Amino acid sequence: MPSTPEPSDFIRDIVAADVAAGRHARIHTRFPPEPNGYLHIGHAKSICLNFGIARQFNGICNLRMDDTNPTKEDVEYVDSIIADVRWLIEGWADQCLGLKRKGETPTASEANGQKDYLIPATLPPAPAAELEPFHASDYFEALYQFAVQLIRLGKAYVCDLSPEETEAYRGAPDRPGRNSPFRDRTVEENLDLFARMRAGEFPDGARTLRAKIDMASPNIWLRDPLIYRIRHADHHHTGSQWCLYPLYDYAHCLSDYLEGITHSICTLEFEVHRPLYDWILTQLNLPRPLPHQYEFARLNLSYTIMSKRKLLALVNEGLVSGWDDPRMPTVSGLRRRGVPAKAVRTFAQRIGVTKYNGLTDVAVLEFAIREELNATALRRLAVLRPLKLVLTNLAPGEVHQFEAVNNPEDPSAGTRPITLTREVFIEEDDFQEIPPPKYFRLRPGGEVRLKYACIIRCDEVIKDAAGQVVELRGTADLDTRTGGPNAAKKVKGTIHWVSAANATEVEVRLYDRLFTEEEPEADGRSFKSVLNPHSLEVRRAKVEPALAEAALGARFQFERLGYFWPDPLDSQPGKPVFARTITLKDAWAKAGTK
RNA sequence: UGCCCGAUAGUGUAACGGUAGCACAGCAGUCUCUGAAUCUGUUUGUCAUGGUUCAAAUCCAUGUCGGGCAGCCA
Repeated sequence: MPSTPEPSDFIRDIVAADVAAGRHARIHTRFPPEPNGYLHIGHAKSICLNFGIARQFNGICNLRMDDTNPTKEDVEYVDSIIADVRWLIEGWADQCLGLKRKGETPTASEANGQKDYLIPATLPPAPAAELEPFHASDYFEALYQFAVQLIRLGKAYVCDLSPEETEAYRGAPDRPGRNSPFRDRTVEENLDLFARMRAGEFPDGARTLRAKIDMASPNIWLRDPLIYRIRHADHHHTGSQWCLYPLYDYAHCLSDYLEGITHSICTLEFEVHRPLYDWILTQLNLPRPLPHQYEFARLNLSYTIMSKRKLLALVNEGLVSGWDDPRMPTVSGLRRRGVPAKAVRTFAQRIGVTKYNGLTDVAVLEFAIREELNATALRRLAVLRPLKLVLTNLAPGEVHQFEAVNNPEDPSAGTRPITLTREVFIEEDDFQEIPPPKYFRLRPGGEVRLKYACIIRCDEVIKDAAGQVVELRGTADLDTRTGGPNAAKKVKGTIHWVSAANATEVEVRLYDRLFTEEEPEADGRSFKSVLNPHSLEVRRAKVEPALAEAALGARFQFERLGYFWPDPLDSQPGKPVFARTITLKDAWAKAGTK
């Protein structure tokens, strides 16, 4: 059923083997972002992996807010995450998106004769208004009950060590830790203290709940890790209900269990946490099959940074216009720039999934974007840096109409009429008074074809007092028009143009990469020291009249320049602002660089 | 330097003991009313050293290099 061949990777191999062995009734993955920032292209890789697996194996992928830290999270982020995920999977994996009924929390049930908690996923076409993503914070009560159970089992204890003392007792990677003096409290005392922690009797940091494992373990995460801390803070989803919040390691594995997740896929830095993930689930003697964690390498992309904290800094310091600035590697930034979701998915598929921590060339992403847009974008003529050309053999008011192809890659896109008049604008770059070798474009006395129209010759160059070329005079050879007697005449160059008589002037925003270095943070430098000063150039461009009415969402190729679309926020009806999604590949410019 | 993970063309990945392939990038050419796209060709690779085997990118050992782990972050 999948329209594109599904890629294979070591995680898919595991899933496929599990399916073949009949280990699960249904494959269930999850995408669990913390709502403390916007999603970026690295998250997109994870989304494509998790939803891709669900899609491929006929399963479900839950969208879950991993919201166990009230002081860093916000609904603004929850909303942006939902929008970004929907955009990315739309028309591809919507049918796999696992959500839950609003307000629903895990229900106590029975499994294999034991008490159990479970929260099932609800799939479309359930009414969207009644659904919301899963939230780890919806499990706080269940999680609390599991913790009580751990205490009863003698596997967790309340510790009164201060943060500093806790750190000191933990030891170091090459030095074992020491047992907390509170490690051997009785079950009764632990139960009492834990209940009072929940009741708000103690200030932040006064006490924690810790798993009782092994302070001498070579794995730091097994040295009696903290599983609950006191935080007298309101939570964006649970309000003031709690002053006791679980930590990631404890909440995550159990959240996976509660949702019936089969494959819990995360990034490499959690590899050393896996023994803890397994430990917690194992201790609880749970009645249903346990989820398993698998790790893959997060995405590193050249010419960009991926850390949420640093992206936040770009936003807060006004170095970009916001999280959705088209230069940002965020999903919302890519979307606003006009990058099709499908191109992002293609990119994710091509880069693969491994445990090798590499640096992916942004050219792979750029190629996927051009590939998609080349096939779909409508061709239009636009001149970014206008130079006036007067065709002296045409009378003022004389109009010639031509037919322009909308998309040579897609005949069904049809054609449109364009008009040639005495005065046209051509691109400054397309004329050189003293051309370099192999220059195909216009030169004094030279000829060039105006795309879709006819061949013209440059007869005269007009300069201002400063010696700048301000205008060209030339003649049009209408016999060379398409279908004309000399249509077959060859010239080396074909350039784009617009008629001065009916061109519209619009704002265009030319985006380039945000950083000048492949690895902005190489050898300890600050990414702020290598910001590209030319990452945004705003211009007034002359465009063919059809572009003035460009609909939001429409994609265009401005011929010989790049792919553009109307900025979804700043465009007004009849007054579009065009954002350049990406340039066309430019072999000529590249040759000039060498 | 304790534990964990990794290493295949420039980059990212495939090959699951049996011909090292793909994509991007690069280069050369073709085509072109977009110096785009297309099409063709092409440069470049198994971290090192041993071992097992008829046969090793693949299995084993050692080493080298890289990454991760000492938040009451996730």
